[in-house]
Amino acid sequence: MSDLKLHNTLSKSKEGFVALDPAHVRIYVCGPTVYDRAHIGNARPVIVFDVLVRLLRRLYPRVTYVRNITDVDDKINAKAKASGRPIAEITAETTKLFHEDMALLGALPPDIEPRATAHIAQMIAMIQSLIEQGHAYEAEGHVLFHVASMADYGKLSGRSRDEMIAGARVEVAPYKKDAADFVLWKPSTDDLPGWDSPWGRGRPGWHIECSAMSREYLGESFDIHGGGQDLIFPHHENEIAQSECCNHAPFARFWLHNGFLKVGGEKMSKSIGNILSVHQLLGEAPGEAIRFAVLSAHYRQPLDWTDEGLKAAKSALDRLYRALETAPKARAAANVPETVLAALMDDLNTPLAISHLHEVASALNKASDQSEKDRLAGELLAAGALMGLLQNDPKGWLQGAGNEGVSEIEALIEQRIAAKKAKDFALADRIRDDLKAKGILLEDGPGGTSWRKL
RNA sequence: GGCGCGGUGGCGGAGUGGUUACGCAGCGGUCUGCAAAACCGCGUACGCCGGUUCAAUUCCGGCCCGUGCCUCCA
Repeated sequence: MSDLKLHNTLSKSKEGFVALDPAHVRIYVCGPTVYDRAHIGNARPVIVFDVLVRLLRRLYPRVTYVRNITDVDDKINAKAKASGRPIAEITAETTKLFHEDMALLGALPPDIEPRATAHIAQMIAMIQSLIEQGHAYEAEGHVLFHVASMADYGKLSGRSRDEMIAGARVEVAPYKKDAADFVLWKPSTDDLPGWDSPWGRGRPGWHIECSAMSREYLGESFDIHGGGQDLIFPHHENEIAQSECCNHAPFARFWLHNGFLKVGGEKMSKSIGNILSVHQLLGEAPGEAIRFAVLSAHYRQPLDWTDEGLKAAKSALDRLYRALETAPKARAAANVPETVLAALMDDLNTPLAISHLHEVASALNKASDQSEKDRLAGELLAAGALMGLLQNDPKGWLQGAGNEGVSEIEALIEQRIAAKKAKDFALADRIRDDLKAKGILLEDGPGGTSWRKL
């Protein structure tokens, strides 16, 4: 029944999605390395794949969504050294903050969130198997994957081994048999985190954790693997190499990659100093507005993050919530509007889906019959739920979360109504202007005067 | 150098071989004491040059511009 189409990086084209097991769809998404607070670029895949998982759950009876936490990494080690804080403290705190930030963006937690450090044994087992099968070798305490041992290496990124070597910018470590070989395991000094292994005390390379943990929770073959575009090479390419050479089974069937996020036309980077943390943005706009802004562009397109874009997202949500406010008793319909569903089924076309949200809102605004309004609001709520939007109380959204000053505002509205009755429009307008200066906008409707925050 | 992505009206941003995207901003109108909101109407965009075609923003080729990746960055 599913007409879901997804762009598969493996084929570089949109394909009809066919579940390996229609009774149980399995998806893995690369999660954060927990050494610093999440920035808006980290949030993009979380939001995008959250929508995908919500959609899959509507289409299939069972979905298992795995997103890992990388808690062993040289950036974490560097952070610990620089700050003097224990690694475990840094990773635990960063993980907690990540959860908080993502929850505020309306992203549901994954079903399973494995931590790399809790799966070292599985990684070691996989590395051993690769050595036994002739795909990996030990050299000076390192274990390296031998790229030449895999006939179809490079199928995801579309690079030949020779091209990679020709383009490499880093010096090749002397213990590598081949410049393209990559690390599965590396030795740790006493001051670095390490685990006992057949090759001495050490820690895993970057790619092996995803191979080991996806196999543990989703099996050797699963449906979808997602992440940021920059992970295509080397990370995902190497995951494929490790998993397929170890398991002799196709790894992920579909590879989905979200585009990059830019800030003011430039790449976000520490050197430019334009990293925008989610936490910081949450101080400027509600999480739902940030989510809406992210979904305003197609996930594979580059997204240029600007203040104007964030404001536009907030305005668009205001409009949708205003429409919902006219049908306060409406409840989410059982079915999502066909237009919205079709847009999402077409490779997660969220901008198109949002345009259909606006169309439903327009119809809602135009409807004169309350039961028709309720019906349309129900559709809007159902569509919003599928995208993780519009689940707030409309009145609460429009008037702001806090309740401070509400009684004062209401008293002034009463005064103004009395002034209007007495035809004292000068006073009525002054009250309205004073409130507007404080960011409170009054609107006279057929049902009386209402207010909202600007 | 290799591989890839993008250039759509004032802005954001979909999409299509010939017919309205959508939202914001703007203009005119309805409503209103006046506003706001809502509704109605308006603006005739697809980087450049060729080619294919009855017809191209949409397909093909070239060019220009921007941008991403090329061993640990979502």
